[in-house]
Amino acid sequence: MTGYRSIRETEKAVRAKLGGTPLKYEQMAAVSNIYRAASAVRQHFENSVLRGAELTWTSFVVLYVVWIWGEMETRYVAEEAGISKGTLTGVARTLAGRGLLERRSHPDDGRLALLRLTGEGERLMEEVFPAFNAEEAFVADGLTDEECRTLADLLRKIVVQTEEKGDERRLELLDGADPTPRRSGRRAKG
Amino acid sequence: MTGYRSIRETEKAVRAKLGGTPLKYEQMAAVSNIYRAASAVRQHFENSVLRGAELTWTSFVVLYVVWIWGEMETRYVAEEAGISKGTLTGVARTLAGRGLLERRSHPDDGRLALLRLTGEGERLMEEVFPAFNAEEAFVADGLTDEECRTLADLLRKIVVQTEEKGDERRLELLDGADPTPRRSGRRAKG
DNA sequence: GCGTTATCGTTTGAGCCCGTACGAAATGCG
DNA sequence: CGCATTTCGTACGGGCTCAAACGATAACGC
Repeated sequence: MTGYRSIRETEKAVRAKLGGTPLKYEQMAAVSNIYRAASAVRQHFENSVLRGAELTWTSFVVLYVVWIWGEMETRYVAEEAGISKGTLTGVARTLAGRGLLERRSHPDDGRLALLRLTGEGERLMEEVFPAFNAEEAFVADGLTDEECRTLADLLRKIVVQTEEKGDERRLELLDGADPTPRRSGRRAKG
Repeated sequence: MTGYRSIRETEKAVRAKLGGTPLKYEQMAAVSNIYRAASAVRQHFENSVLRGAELTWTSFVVLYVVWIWGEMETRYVAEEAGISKGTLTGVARTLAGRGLLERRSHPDDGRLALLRLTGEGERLMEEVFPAFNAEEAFVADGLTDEECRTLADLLRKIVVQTEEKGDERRLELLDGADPTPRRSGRRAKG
């Protein structure tokens, strides 16, 4: 059971709620499916290959990035992994505690920190990654190679649009107003 | 700046690491782009329309589900929203605390609980949803309507494959072995 | 009736997640 | 040289996340 009501059913309900307001339905369906697919895929990976290795999705991605690119400054690891630098601090601590990752400060610039895999981390990735790729093949089993390329292409267009024009767009939306600060987050010392 | 290294660069690095092992590269690119797109899109929404309303992505999705479908049993809300029932308990508590959502137990079955929007929650959604849809249009601006339909189609195939055959696949992978229990989670009382 | 089993939502524990605040270090500039 | 500004990584606060454990309720079998 997919558990999700059909796009058509959802669209009908939305129309009933907001029939008067013109909406972009194709874009709505595309965006909501991106998120559904991402959740489904992530959950499958966590419950298949990653569970056995005691890795979460994020910790796997962090290991993967460092594994592929070699020793790296933390800021770039965070960027590649798609998480904030604050989150990376915690994840790296967890992985270092398990002996999979090593951290040292940059020899020439005291502000920077470097991450690299330990031998054990390297061994783990050599074991886990092929299994991970096999699951990528599994979830995309209903698609031809050509369809996979199309899918990757369309998604890349969305990523590029969002990341390249997102800042500008958000400024435009605010139109001079102060951005609402996040409710959580560290409080000033005073 | 997208901050992501190109697919081609990544592929080259992976080949260097695992040249001997045959890998599925089209599927790899498709899956990783799903996740990149989902993160980028979510972040844009949280920092544009949702921030002003003091909603996180998840709390918005929960409100949206209840808004569209009306009063609903919590198990279905969690399923539609794509989160676990335990997570929903917390999110619903937060939203109820803000006066956007109401919770009551089912009149005929004492095990069930029902959620519905308050008047304030209804008002908020009527204001936020059109703005949300406008951002869906923004992130998909580089795609034609036809491309959006194609994208939604391909993604739906992945969702269906993962959700319909995932359980079976995971059993197959374990092949009789005990599934590794999650490290976190509640401990037995004894 | 009455015990067993199934099915809810909630609790719990460990971890991820973000953005803000902050201190250390490096750079820019006068 | 010395001070201001920038740029790092980390600490922190609040919230989301999951799965396993749990208690309450309901359904089933006899």
